[in-house]
Amino acid sequence: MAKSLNVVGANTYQRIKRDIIFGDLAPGSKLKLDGLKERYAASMSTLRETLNRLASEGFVAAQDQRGFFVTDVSREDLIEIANLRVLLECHALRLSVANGDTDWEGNLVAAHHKLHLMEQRMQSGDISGKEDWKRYDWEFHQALISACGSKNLLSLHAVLFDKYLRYQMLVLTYRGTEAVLEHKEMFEAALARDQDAAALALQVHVEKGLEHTLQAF
Amino acid sequence: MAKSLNVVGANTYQRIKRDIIFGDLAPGSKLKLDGLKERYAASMSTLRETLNRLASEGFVAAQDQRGFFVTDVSREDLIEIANLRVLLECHALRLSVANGDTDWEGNLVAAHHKLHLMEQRMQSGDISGKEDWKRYDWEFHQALISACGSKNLLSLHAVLFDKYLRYQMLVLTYRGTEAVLEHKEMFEAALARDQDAAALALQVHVEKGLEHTLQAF
DNA sequence: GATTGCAATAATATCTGATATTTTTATTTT
DNA sequence: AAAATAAAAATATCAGATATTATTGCAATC
Repeated sequence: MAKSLNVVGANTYQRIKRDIIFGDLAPGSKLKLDGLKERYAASMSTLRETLNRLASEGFVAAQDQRGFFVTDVSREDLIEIANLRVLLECHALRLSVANGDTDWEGNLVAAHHKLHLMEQRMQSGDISGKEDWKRYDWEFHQALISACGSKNLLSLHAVLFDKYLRYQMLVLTYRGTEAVLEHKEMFEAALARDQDAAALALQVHVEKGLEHTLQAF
Repeated sequence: MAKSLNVVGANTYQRIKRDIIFGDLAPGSKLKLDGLKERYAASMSTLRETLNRLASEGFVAAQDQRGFFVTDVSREDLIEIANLRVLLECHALRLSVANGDTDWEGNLVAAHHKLHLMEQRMQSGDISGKEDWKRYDWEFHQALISACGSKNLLSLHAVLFDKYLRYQMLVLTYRGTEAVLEHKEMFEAALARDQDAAALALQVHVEKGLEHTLQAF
């Protein structure tokens, strides 16, 4: 997981990653050290550390003597990411539903509530808060699986989620009503401790999202 | 995946990772920059890049202003790793068995053959070649799932495999005959294109290995 | 006009060394 | 022995240097 690590390093890490996910750094584009140095006000050493980290996570690709590039996107990659997300997140969800305690429930209720509020705002066409929406969506999905009991699983999932998110941000269209209902379904199934229903709802949710994103790609 | 990237960097990356996996750098031990500088004959910059990468993969832990440590081991972590490996590798195996072509089969036969030769040598108590055995074991498992069609899946699996391997190397006892049979079972089920049987054999293989390793832990 | 060859330029990978800040260790005081 | 403080070590970050490798631009050739 992203540690705070050190002030400058952690900061540039988060900012570059954010810029990749939100498309401010376009897929495939070259990451020139000098350019980044200016843009993020960090030294070359710090930048290279950051880029190595992002390369290891797959947001950046390092080429043998040619520096760093924003990882490219493709339909195949998107499909792989979505499938892996289904595999890991459904698995985690089942475990979480089976093990979650009262705190987990409380946290989940809160997360869903906040997401729901945001969704209502988005439905009225106001796409300005996409960054906030992203955060609430993430927190909701995170809340769902947080009781799975495997740190390793959660950390793998976090990376996948962000990769998937990048594709969503790329096409920049909001799926609206459907997604809202799907979230509600997952939420209710989880609270009812119905593993199968919850996992199924999640699978449908991701797969519908995949279709939608593929279409706009 | 491990790119060749650049000469010095890629080299130190591989050597440090190897030393962690094979226990030459003990779990929890401090990774002092000065020490590493001598040991791996690389500059601080290069080392920090390497350590950041390894931290991102989870072989190293970075603490806020206190440097880097070899990631600690624990029973819980081992169990998590094994479970994730089952989840990912079984999934990949099914896909691979479904999609594998003639080349895949050929490669698999070769990999199994080489592994089997090595296993016979190991069974006579000769543990000296553990590094080679490790490689053949890796190549066999890799060959099994190589036709799964998902680069993302393969690359996640590779990291998990190495983490699991570290625990095996830590306890340093070879499971012998049983594992040989399990490998054979997987191999034959895969060739027979029996997804269920192959996945089951793999699951048993990993879970037996987990028990064995836990016992010796 | 397109292609090859080569020089000029730019960029990368790596190293050394410096500084401010923070940890750790050692020493002294209570 | 515990707390406070001083000294030493280590980290995070930066700037700048060098060798090597890519890229670009232009001339020579076909």
